[in-house]
Amino acid sequence: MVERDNDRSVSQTVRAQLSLRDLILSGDLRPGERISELQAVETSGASRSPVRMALVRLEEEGLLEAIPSGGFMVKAFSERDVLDSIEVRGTVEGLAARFAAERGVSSRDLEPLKGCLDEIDSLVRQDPISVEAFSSYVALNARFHALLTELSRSPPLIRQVDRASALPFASPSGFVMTQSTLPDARHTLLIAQDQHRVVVDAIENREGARAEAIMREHARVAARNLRLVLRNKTHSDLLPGLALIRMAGD
Amino acid sequence: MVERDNDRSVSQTVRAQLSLRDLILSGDLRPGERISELQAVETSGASRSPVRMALVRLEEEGLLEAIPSGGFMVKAFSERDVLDSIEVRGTVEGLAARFAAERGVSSRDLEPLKGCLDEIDSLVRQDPISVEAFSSYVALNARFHALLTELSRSPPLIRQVDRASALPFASPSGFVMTQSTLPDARHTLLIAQDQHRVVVDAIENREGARAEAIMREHARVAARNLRLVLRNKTHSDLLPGLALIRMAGD
DNA sequence: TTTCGAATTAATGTATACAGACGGTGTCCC
DNA sequence: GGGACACCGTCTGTATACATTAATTCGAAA
Repeated sequence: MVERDNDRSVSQTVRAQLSLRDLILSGDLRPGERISELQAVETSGASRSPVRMALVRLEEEGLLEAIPSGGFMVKAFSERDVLDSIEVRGTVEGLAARFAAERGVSSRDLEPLKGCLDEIDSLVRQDPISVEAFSSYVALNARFHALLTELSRSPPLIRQVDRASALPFASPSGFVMTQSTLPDARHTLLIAQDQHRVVVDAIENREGARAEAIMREHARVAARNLRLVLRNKTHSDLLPGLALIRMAGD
Repeated sequence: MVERDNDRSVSQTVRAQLSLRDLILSGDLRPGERISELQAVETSGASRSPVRMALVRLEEEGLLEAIPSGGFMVKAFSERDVLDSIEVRGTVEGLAARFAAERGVSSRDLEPLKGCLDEIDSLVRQDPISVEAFSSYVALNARFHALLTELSRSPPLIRQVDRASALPFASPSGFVMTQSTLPDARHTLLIAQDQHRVVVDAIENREGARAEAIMREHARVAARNLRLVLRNKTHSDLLPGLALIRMAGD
């Protein structure tokens, strides 16, 4: 192991940010809990300056909330909050798809997207999908969504999509892994992949409204999965950040 | 003058942020220009720590861009960037209006909104609209949009709308003042105000699709004004941040 | 004269010291 | 016994000193 836990290649700020994010998403820091800077300094190993910087960035990311009297606390999300975050993500992704369709994309730009689709196809083709295949799907799905968003060729919009996807449970690939243990897992993936193909087709044919509608509906798949996961919370370890979601009864 | 320029009631970070934002929006700092921390320290009067904090926040706000080698530079926007930012804002505002319509709002919640509309009506009723009336319109319009967004009762969405409205030229009231010298100023305001009334009507009648479509179209009014302003750049002083927009020929 | 390289300078990233403010606890007074 | 005030401790906000890294400039060699 040539590089230890404290890697010199990345800045202390990034290291503190990653460290804190893991702590938050894993649930080690409970929602509503105040984050002590000194405690964060100890766990991350960095000094107070980078830790403070990381805290500000995590606040902008949506994981933390500023306390009026000073400092930060871990944000708590209701089920509705999460569903709305997914809807927001789907809406801006839909706008990106519409932009791509209306403004037109070259076949050159569509090439990597279609390659991505073919790779996903080869994954979902196997009938009992292996856990490794699910893992690959997560990466490919994220890649597809990123490529699709970039087709809009609109830096401001790409920025907004990234921000809307920052929360792990709002991200396009947030709920894929949780499906791996579900019985109709393959069914869901096939539907999602079909939507992928449809939206690319819509963009190719410059059908803006269709592309937008499909991307919105595509996000609803994630919303459906969220409800499934929250009903039987056996997949907690598969969805980072699930600990941040407070059920109605809490 | 009991409180001088350096007010003790607000934090140094906020002061530095306001100071830098003014410098950027006024055009004193040119787009693409690297922001020197030391220089910012001198102008804002704060120390390096709050200045750095302010720089990070202004980056998240969208006014600055991180330089890979370190530090920040003033972001430059193309006309297309600005138009897209307005479209994004309209899209998320549209989602907020749809949420409000679909989920229903009490007449109690609609009350302040309608009061706002009545006040705007009394402003646009005067035929040559005075400059003061324009100024009041800016405040009331901002209030209307904020109230409308809150009707969605969705913290994640409200957050995204706020972020999409952060850039001055993307904000709902960004282009109002620029109209004050235009011949068809009152015409534009009457149309915008009519859209205000229509969207409230749609929300009352729980017509989600209609409410969403109107808010999207409402943002297009700002887009139209942007084109007007960019064609005859005589109103530069009325739109803070216009200096950030680089025309195609630059 | 141009280009490559090294050295110097200046800037950012980091660490830490200091001060003010908020919260908690204990005691005293009513 | 209860409430209020005061004191103490801890934490954040701020300031500054240090180190490392990037950029620029000067010089030398081709």
